[in-house]
Amino acid sequence: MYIVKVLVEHPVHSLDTTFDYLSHEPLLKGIRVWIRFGYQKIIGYVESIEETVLSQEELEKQVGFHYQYIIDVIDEEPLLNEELQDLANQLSRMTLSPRISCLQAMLPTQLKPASHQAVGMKTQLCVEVIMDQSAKTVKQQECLSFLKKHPDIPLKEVPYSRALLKNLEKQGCIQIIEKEVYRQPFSMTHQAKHIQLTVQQQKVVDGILSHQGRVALLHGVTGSGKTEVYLTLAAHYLKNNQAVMMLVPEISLTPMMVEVFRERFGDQVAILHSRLSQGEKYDEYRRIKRQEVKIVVGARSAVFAPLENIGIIILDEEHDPSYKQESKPRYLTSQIAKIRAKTHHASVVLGSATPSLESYARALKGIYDLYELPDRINQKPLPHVEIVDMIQQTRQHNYSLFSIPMKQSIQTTIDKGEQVILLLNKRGYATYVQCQDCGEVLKCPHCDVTLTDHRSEHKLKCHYCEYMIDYPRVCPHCGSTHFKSIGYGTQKIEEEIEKLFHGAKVLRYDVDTTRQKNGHLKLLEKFRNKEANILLGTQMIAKGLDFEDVTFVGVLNADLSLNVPDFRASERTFQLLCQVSGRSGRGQKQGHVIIQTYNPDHYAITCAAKHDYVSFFHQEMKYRQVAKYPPYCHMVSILIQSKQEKWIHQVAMDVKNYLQTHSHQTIILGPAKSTIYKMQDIYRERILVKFLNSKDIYEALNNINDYYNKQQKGKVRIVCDFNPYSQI
DNA sequence: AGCACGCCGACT
DNA sequence: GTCGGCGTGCTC
Repeated sequence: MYIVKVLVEHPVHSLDTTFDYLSHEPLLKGIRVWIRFGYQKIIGYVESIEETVLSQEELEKQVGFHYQYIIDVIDEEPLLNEELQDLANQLSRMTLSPRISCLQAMLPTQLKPASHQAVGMKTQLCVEVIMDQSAKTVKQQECLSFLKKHPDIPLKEVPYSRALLKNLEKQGCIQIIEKEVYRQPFSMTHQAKHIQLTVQQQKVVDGILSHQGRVALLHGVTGSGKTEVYLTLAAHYLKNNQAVMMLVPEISLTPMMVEVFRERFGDQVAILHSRLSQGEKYDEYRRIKRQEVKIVVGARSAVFAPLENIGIIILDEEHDPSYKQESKPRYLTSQIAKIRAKTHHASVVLGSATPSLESYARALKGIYDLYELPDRINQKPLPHVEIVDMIQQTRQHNYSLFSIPMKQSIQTTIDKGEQVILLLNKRGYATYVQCQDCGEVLKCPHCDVTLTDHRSEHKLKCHYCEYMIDYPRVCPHCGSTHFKSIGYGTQKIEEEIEKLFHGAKVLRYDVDTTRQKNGHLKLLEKFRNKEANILLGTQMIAKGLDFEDVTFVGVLNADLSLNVPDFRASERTFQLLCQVSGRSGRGQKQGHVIIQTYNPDHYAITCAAKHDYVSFFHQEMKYRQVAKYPPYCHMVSILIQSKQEKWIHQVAMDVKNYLQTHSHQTIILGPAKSTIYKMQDIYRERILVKFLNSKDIYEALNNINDYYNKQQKGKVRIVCDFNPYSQI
């Protein structure tokens, strides 16, 4: 008899303990099992197992409750190896998340303990030659020799008729069998091109290779050839029979890196990212697990890929906020990468043209090794960036969203037959609807936000919950019919541009137009084929796009990301402007950029215009030091949530007092109402803690978590977020 | 989380 | 009198 300790599939704090079940057979730690849990049949995850000589009755007498037996075993072998099981526990402690939610974050959907519908293997009929003498006719002989040259060819790819093959099968020459195949998410064109590195690139590669086990920060301007460095490093470790992990921000937006790795390493590469179908992900995961591939290219969660003997972990665009997971477990990918690198004695490479302040500061302190690639690879100059002061424009009575220089540049670029990228620096396409008679703004009844105009569907939607209404005919407040949509969204600007410019064809690139599978790729393909000369989009267009004929980039409103209440606002703005500037002048022609702003003297904007990372870094560091923000301290955000408004503030104060008396050398800000105080009918207050030493703050938060989330369930919930990136 | 049990308001 | 609201408690 065995006692099996099982984690149940519900990722909530109140169930973050093991439950004991009985089994007649020994089980392996780390497999999934079907169990009875209360009145439900659910999946559990075996955390440990111990043998006992006692009978069920004797056991029950000891513990005082009734045991259930494991209903069924799901997996033959553990889903995660020893290393990743340990990592799951560590992740749970680091982020104060239930252990089961950590396991779920690490596994592909089909293998998650909570997954009820399992996508299976895909099979295909294949032809196999078993005996090759007795073919009767010439045609049959010919077919057989073809099949011998192509072992295990899929049935539908054989260039001979079904009848012929049937005959051969009857004679016992061949066998048509069902074989497992992997879904092929990308086409494969494997050609190992030889890369000639520049002297600078070679220096970087040599440096990184001679400091195995270190963290390297690779600071290289756009077009300095970071990708070639990655490829060379990957090839080196591959030759040593070591695995390579290549992480990218949002793979769907940066298909280039995938293509490049596929091209160079063919089917030795597995791709992991959110846009793959469930089946595709499952296949890729199993290829990795079976050690059939040595390279993984993927987004955030690929950091948990079950690779063994990892030699190097590379994070491209290291500063990108998508490396932070914004749901539990709220982890930062670079942190996980460093933990894994330590157990594998692997190196970590953090690459970026605009490194995060934290990373660059560590590099200057000598915690990381710093490598610089300051020059563009073909000596192409960086685009010329012009700042346009929008206050001057209003003084000249130009109230349009387009300044005079912006208008001129767009028109001349179009006239030359070249292409334009326009960035509307705005989250989504937010516009709100206001009554022109009484000023009433339509809001969501469940959240503290205005409703957004979705003109194409004639609906108003809330972006934080499911709430949606038809576009109202009369104002609910005064009965007037004079509604107006306020604010510029990409939809509205699209209309305006086509009116304003001769021969302008606009492609709108935002969440709305790229929703379907590969929607973004189709759109970009259209732009590449010159079906339009202006690409208009939100931040999505800042990343990785590479169009030869784009010679002009316009930023319509640089300030929007500057004026958000977030200590990273300047950093974000700087990164965004640098990134989007890099989209212009990628081909032979010189690039040109115009940034429209109401803050023409702000260092985030002036430094971006001069492509001067180091100056930006030093100025921003001064601000961070004075205001005591990272990298001068660590931060944790504590969100207190409840449906009952009356309780929330008292609880928030209690939490603050507890933290104050149980931690040292901390600065505690708040509690204050969260930016969006009510969201989905839940009220939210926030406490921010700045700290230098994490030990007592972890302990205190752990106690708070135990008390509020595990025991006082239902009334108040507390969410902790270490290294917070967004504070909504 | 999910489900049952239990204790109070508006209905055939 | 009963149907069903959601508050509370429990799951090995």
